Amino acid sequence: MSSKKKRAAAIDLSVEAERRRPEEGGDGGDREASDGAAAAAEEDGDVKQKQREGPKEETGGEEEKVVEVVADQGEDGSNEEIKYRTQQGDMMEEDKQPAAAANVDDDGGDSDGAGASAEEKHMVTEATGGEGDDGGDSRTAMAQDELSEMQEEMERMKEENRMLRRVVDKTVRDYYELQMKLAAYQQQPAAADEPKETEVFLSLGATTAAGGSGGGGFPEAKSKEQAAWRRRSVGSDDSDDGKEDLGLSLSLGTSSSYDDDQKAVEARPHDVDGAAAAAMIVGSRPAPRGYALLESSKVQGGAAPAAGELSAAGGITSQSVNPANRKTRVSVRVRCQGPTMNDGCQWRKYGQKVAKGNPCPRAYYRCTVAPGCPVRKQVQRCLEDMSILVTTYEGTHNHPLPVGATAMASTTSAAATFMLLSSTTSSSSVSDAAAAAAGVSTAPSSSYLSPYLLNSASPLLMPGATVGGGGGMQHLNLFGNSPSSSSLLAPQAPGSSKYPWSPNHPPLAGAGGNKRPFWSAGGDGDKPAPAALAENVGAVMSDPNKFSAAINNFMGKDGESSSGKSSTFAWTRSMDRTATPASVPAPARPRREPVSEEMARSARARRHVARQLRSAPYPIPSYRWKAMKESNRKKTLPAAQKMDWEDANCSVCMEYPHNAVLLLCSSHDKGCRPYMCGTSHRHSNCLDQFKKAYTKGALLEELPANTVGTNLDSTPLITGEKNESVDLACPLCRGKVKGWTIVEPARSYLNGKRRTCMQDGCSFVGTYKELRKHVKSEHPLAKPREVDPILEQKWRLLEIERERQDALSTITATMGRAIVFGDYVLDLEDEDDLDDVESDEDDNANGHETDNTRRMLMFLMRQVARHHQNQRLQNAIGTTGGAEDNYAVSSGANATTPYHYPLEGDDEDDLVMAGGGSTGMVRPERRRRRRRRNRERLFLGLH
DNA sequence: CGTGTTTGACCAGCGC
DNA sequence: GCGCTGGTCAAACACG
Ligand SMILES: [Zn+2]
Repeated sequence: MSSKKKRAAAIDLSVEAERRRPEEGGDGGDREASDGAAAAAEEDGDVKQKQREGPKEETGGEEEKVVEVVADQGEDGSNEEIKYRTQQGDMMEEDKQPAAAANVDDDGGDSDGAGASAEEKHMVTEATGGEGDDGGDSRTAMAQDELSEMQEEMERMKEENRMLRRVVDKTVRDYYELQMKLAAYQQQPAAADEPKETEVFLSLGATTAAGGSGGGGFPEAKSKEQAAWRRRSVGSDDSDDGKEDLGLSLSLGTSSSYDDDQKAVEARPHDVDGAAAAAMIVGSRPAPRGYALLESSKVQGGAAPAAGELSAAGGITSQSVNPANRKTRVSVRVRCQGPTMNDGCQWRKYGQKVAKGNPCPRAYYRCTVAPGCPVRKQVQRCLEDMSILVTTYEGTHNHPLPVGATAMASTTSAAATFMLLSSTTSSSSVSDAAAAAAGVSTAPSSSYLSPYLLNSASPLLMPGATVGGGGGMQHLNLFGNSPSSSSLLAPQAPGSSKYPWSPNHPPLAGAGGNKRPFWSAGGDGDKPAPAALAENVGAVMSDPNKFSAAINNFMGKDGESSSGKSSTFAWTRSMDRTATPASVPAPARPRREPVSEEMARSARARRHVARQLRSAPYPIPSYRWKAMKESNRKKTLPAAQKMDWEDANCSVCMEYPHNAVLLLCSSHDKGCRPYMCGTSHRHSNCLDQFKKAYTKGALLEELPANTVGTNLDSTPLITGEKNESVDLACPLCRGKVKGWTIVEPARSYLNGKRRTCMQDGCSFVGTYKELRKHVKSEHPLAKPREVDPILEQKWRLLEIERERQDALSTITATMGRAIVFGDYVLDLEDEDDLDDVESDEDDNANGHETDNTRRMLMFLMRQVARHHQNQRLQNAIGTTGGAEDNYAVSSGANATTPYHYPLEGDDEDDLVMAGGGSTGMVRPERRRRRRRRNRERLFLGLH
């Protein structure tokens, strides 16, 4: 429905736009009107315009437009920018009133205004001509000429596209076959030796540590243990067997990925690829405790808990392991020195043991989110690098995942994917691994697009809903799991994690896609999960083949899967809410199993059950919450809030936020409560870093940003809607941050929580008060952390790649079988359809937008990406409702300057002082990926 | 008192 | 069959 339209809008840039304009009178209504205005100015310049157009179009001939686009993209950023703006302008106008908007974004502020892209002018001109008819015949004639020309072009393009499609198809097929073969090949050996355990380790960031690590280390050391586990699991879960026959191609990449890791660690300057990026993240994160290094290893093909936390930190290592097995195991490496790193799930420790080869005790946990949940996890410190926690998840949850977990899972996968992208290894393996980590089910089929769409998992993208590989899918229903370091290292957060709001309430309505930054700690279970998650999900579309399923699973709502292609989700359903042993994979050990059954009846069992029920981490099951949410929200709000901050975790440093400020994001009303440290540079300085990152991003990307100020800071000053400020994205929901506020009770409560000192090398842990003392005495010279320019640059590259991937995901989601070639997107509609369409088009000379769009096989991805953004924006606006726009923003004097680090004073330590209260509104427009990027940047900034 | 952790005991594969 | 190991149990504790 709207999707098509939207898509069309997004794509209209090139041929389409031009073509359509003349004919479509009505559709463009607003736009045309506004355009018209613009046109008016240039009106007399018709000729001029044409001339301008002329060169571009004529030169290129048929391919012109496309070519043009490409060229722009490739070489001249400005052009691209312009186009984008144009488009944006349209969007804006659509949303608002034509007149007003004009200045801020579009032409007004930006110098490029003059440059209204050729195309746009085109359009304008034509439109004008058509309507006003001032130009007279000559003009009309020209227009017609153009039109015909364009049509011709279109034809050619179609041809070309067809050819391309074929090629692509073939390539894909080949690829797929290869993959299968590979998988088969891999499986064979495995089968021969051992049951089906091929493990591949894709470790990105953590490599170093991971390397040869003994206990925690994956590769070598664990083989035996793993084997044991597998055995067990295999034996127990026969039920799953059938499903996982297909091997995942994951294994291949291993070694290579490993190398990548190394690279990452070394942080080679020029590596742009994912690995490098990963490295950056990892490497850069020297600091602070909080950033986790994640390594997720997906093991047995089956279902695995997603590695949630992983994402929390930046580094990611993912190990993927054999597909053939029935149970899925996911190992995650998280650098976590700090106290709690929750993965969003509730775990109960049931044992601890010192395993051979690693003096660090291994802790055993079982999922307590739902009474019968069979999921377990092991947490152990890596021998080589004690700061790394290796968490291995096993089993499939029999319940919907808590929001936090979900978010994390997706995040994780995204991160993993991301990292893996660049690796030379087969892309498919990468993505699969990522998916696995995320708890996504991976199927061989999923690899279909992989070669082209690697990143389906980009953090932002939530899978739409399509699922590709039916049969062989494996379900990793995990969710985020993070190693809760509890017993091992850190003080554990109170076991109670609460998810005040549930994740996917709003059925993926396609709202603004927000997601948790992969570094965000999704962990803290209680943290407000991204309220907007659901929204985001909708907004974000992802690689249908893989992620949607996963996500849906995470969400725990299969049924609501946005796209309705739920076939694959069936299993999920059955599992959900069913605590029955039957639905759940049998316990690992046959022997124990009976026992557990008995337990149910025994007094102890009763006790246990009671406990579990009572202790359910999530006071309200997400699915129930959904229902209750609406009705009770108001009443429970206070309580909920309390809960919010009780386990609040700063998304930047991943610890208890001191001098906490509550960011007011677009999902605030939905329960999103992103607390962040408002402390100075002597401490975590998170808020400042956060803003700084955004600001920087803005500066870099936002052209002559008149509005360089950061939102938070500048907002207060700029109250008008016209202000263009950098958008800050909520670290939890990715919704727009409109400001922040201070919740006194929360602050005082959180200040009493102990957290680590952020100074490098310092392991001091204490409450805010203690920390202040500590810092004063121990780190009197503390300075703001610096950002390594090289790393930053790398990061930027990474971001670009990411953006691209986002676009890809969007494309994939929107168009079923799109494939991306460089900047081109090929919509692999069924041949038949295509043909039909073509004929249709012929009939309709112009074709409808939709058709054209749909058939438009090639267009710039960027466009899509932008469209995507805009869409999100719109959604956000719509969803959020303008009503909430009035968030109070406290403006601490010191908070006003992004880069300003208050130098002293204990009291002044707080960047944010209570009391600030000016209000500001930030324009919703221009929600860009920047958000995420910036967020990511934080990493760089933090250490 | 409820809830979660700790920890020694127990059990089941595995290899010798 | 024995010992080793990893994984799990469950009583004892600790905590709020
Ligand atoms: Zn569970």
